[in-house]
Amino acid sequence: MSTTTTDVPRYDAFVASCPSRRLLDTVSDKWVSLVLVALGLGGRMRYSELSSRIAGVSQKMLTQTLRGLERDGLVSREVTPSVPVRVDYELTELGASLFETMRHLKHWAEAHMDEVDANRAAYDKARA
Amino acid sequence: MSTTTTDVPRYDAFVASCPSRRLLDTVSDKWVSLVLVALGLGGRMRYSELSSRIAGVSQKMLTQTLRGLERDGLVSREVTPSVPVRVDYELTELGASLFETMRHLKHWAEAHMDEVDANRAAYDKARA
DNA sequence: TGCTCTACTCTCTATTGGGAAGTAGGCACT
DNA sequence: AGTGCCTACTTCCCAATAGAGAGTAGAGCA
Repeated sequence: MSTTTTDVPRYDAFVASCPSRRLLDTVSDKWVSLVLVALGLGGRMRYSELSSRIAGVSQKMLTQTLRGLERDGLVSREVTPSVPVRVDYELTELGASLFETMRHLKHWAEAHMDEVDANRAAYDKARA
Repeated sequence: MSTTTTDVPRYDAFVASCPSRRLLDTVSDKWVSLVLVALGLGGRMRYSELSSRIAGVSQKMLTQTLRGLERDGLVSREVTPSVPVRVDYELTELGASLFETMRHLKHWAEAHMDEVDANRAAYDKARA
């Protein structure tokens, strides 16, 4: 008996209707990667700490991103009913499993910025 | 003399005004990752091959994505003036340097789809 | 009474995504 | 000569989304 491809219902993001396509979409987001990297590097963090670490993020986008990540089980949210309220966020194990990839992505952008800039300049100059 | 932090002008995507923030944004895109993975796995490819490999992508988005990647120097574009025209795309060295990360990202989405689905169901059920 | 704090939540506008239809340019068939 | 067909785009339009900024809640403190 041969192990055919029908054994396991596999996900494939190349297929339009595959749920993993949508997951790839939600995960391919600037704010998602920044939040995951921030939490991965800094550990447990308050909302306000994240807000200042990820400069320029609006409160709306930060909240929205955190909600999504919490729903997907990538981060955990813990409320301490002090006054004023204190809310801490932390990567779950699932979130941690994506951390390295996201760190690579962020690092790649920082490491190849100059090269990309040069390429853009050359491209634009060529068809100016 | 100590090596102070002023030695090299570093990029940091956590800083809002840093160019690498915008690069991270353009690279954090569903279509970008799918194109990079497709080209990384399949090597040199025609427009139409990419189009069918990445099911569901509109011609507009595919062209737009490829243009951006070409401008940034991640893919090369070669036109063969046959009839009808033939256009081939291929990863550059720079593009190849991002391939592994993107493959991880796509693979992560496919591998953890079930877990994420379960988390979502639990989350939604908890506050239904 | 009203000011402060954190962590949201709402409102409004600019940008984007995607479908569908149109374009270019040349061979091939009638 | 004209019509059709091929690939690889390009343009138009509309609905959906992103994002900034202002507003809210609730409790302690002056």
